[in-house]
Amino acid sequence: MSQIIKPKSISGFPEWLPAERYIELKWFDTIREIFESYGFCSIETPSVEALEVLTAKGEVDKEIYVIERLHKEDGEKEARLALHFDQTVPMARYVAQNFNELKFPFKRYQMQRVWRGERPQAGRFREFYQCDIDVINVDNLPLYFDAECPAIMVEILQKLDIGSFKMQLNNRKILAGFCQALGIDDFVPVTRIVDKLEKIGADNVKKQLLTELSLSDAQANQILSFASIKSSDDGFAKAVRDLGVSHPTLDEGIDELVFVINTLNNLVKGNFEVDMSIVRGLDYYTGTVYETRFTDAPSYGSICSGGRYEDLAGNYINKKLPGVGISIGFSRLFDYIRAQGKLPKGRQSPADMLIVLFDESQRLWAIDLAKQLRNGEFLAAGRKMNVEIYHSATKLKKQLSYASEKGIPYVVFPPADPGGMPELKFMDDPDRAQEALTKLTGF
RNA sequence: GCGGCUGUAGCUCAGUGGUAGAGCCCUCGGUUGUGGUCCGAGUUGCCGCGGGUUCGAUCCCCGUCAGUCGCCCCA
Repeated sequence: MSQIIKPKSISGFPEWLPAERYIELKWFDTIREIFESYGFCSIETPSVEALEVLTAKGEVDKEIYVIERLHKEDGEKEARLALHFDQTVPMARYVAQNFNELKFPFKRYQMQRVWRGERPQAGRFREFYQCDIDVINVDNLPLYFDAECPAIMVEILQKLDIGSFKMQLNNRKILAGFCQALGIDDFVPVTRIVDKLEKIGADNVKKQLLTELSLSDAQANQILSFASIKSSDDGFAKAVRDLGVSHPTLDEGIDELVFVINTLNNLVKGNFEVDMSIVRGLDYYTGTVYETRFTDAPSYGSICSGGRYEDLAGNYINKKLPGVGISIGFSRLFDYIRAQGKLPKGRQSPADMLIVLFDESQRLWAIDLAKQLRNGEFLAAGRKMNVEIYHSATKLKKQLSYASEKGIPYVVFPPADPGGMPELKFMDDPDRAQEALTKLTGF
């Protein structure tokens, strides 16, 4: 007897049951439709990139999966390939490589899996889907896109009906200028600490600013006052200026963010908040940054983040290509709603109808009917149906429970006598078959 | 990468120093062409893996692997 391998899923590599997958596909459809409704085109890049492409930015704090051939000979030379950990880096490579074929501003979306070798946790996977949009232009990119990208994402999140959430935004130039005005040259370490304000509280943030960065008490206090500023409109600008700190970069950041939040509030209603503590750890962001959390579970992590970068493709081409992009952490989002039991009830089967058989002699009739239903020839509305024929003329009880358990809403019974009309049964409510049929056909 | 907790049937879990149980699920049945309920019957386990203590370990000890939570980081 051969050894059986106990089947189990690998932690951090999510997979769903058919009914859940059914909903997941609906979500992908919704996202794709809205991306395209704003004129974003689709591209797909390979799962792997040359390792040097992924590590071109220098600091490699992302856990990268490297792939290798099992039968590679010792000492055999082979290009080092690795699974991409996001879609921004592959896109940058793609844009640089195809620069002459693309029309700018280049607006693309990408919905693919990415891989990170981190420790899995609730909402943190090692393989997951991201749905990205980015706009890239040559030399200069209009600030309008800093508002359009998040507006699209919020429209999607509203459409997906995920419950209460808030997208927070900021502009890194504001903190950068603020720090410089306070005499702090390197503001990046400050961002890491300030970013944790909501999580660890003001006292701990201050403590870390004092001990880890050796800031003065006055500097720490100023930064704390600054980081606590929030507003749902451009009111933050006055609050920041009232702190009495002045710097050209600071002013530039404020002006940009005022434009972005005002534009945003015209594009999509609600869900936005300017928050000076949102700065993002990633240091390639140079302007507007975004982060999105569930209102009732802020510590779950961001489900949609991104920002503007001055020049992302500089490693691959001798041109300046600024961009702005934002990404839905699809798997993180989907799994949260799934785990909360808030997913719409999916179906185990996409079949709309099951044709049952009382006798094998009815199979040819069933095959013919199924063909018509699939082609939309049978129903007046021309709607194409997904149709399954039960595989054997067994007990009706078995055939019906098959339909019931797979979530197939309609069952068709062969006519009592050849040439007669088939009977239609609506599984959810057998008494309302006719009504259901009306709904089905659109009449 | 660091720290806490947990590993027993497909799932959720109980249990005892003498090689194991419940519920759910699943399969079949309760006769002839209408599912979900109910009733009956039945299947299922290297008690994570390796070593140690012991006459004997699923239970105690050590290690290991896996899972999970927190930190770090991030979608």
